[in-house]
Amino acid sequence: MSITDVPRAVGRPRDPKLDAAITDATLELLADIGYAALTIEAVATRAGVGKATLYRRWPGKVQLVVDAVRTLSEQPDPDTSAGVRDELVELLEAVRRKSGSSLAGRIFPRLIGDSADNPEFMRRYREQVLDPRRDRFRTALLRGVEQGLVRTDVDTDHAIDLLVGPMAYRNLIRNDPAPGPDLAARIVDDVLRALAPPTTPQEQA
Amino acid sequence: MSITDVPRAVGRPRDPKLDAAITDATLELLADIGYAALTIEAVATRAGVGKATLYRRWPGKVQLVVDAVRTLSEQPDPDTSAGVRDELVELLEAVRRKSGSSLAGRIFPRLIGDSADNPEFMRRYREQVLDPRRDRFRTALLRGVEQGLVRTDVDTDHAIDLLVGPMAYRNLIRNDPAPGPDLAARIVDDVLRALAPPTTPQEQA
DNA sequence: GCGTTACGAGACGGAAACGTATCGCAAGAA
DNA sequence: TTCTTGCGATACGTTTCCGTCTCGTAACGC
Repeated sequence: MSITDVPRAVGRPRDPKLDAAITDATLELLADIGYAALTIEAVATRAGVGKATLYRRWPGKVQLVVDAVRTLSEQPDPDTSAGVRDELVELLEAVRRKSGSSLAGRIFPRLIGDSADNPEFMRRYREQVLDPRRDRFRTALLRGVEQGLVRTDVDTDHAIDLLVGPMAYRNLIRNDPAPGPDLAARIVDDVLRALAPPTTPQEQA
Repeated sequence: MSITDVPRAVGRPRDPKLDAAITDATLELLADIGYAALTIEAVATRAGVGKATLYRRWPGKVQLVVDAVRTLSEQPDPDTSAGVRDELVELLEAVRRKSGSSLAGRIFPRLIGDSADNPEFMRRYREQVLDPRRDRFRTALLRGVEQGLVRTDVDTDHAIDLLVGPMAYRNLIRNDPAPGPDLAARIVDDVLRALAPPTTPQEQA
């Protein structure tokens, strides 16, 4: 990140800790006030650095935010589930839980609007946060195929959209009543019913 | 809208057309550059009015945008469908079609991020655009219940989320590959399979 | 016609952030 | 030790928008 990767041969070396301090301050401000209201001066103040230090490493606001969003990878929740169905519920419940609380979850809605002007922001977010999460869903779904719970010709990308879409819709758009923790289970059971193998008799009345 | 509702007794009356011109300019700028970048001066210029005219009617940017978003009601597409399944497909396809093209569709993603600071914007949008659309889905789903296509104890709000959620997710978040027109049909068929009455044998292998 | 308000245009001072530059000191390499 | 660059702080001129005000003209009630 930034230009500290190539240290100068002479002179005082740049303090690597400042990179992290600036990036953290950027992400916090991004979550609190959004990209448009974020100013370089505010980032420098919150990070406890001078403006020159910041401009020495990043050419401007866009690149700073792009780099900051790139660091937004969250480690996954531990696997506590036994069955495929419960694992999917737990994964989807984690989506709900993180949406309002975690740093990435608070930045996310901001990026949706900003991506019209700076597609790079959302692309980074997808790579660092959404895609890893999707992979975990995909793995669980494929295990469901092995166990005969899910039809063999399932389109996993489509199936993930069926699961995550309604949850994201509730969180982002219809955020009036906070969805209860049973919402994840309802969605998973509905989607599994839709994706069940055709010959198998239905589970879940 | 604005304060033109109560006309003054004396003096030159306000031009009602200017209300609409200002509101339209606000919505266009909202779609093009978003709320944060929107300035009163730009609205006045695009509307072809002086700043004083605008300040005479609205006290500030927030109220102007709130009022403008309130006017965002789109007339629904005509009903061309015969069956419930096709009607749901058509409704969902309309969601996709309008998401990037219509004025409201372009404003929508911006409001998601702004709603953290100004919940009023999203509330207006919900009332004027989303809720009427949901009602059309609800009517179709209830007809599906009558026809035995959908289980009788269906939670229509939840069912609508299952339909609209994945489509919105594709449009707003995973907007990399533009979803084809068959996406609506796939989602509807999946959800109808999930919501089918328990005793009825499955349709759609 | 007179009084009053609306209108477009733009001037006005103030505020905020821009990106650059300078200052005095710190931390390494030669 | 000397040279070079990093660092926090802050001053600088510039730009943009704010909200108010003023000007000359226009539209309405009386």
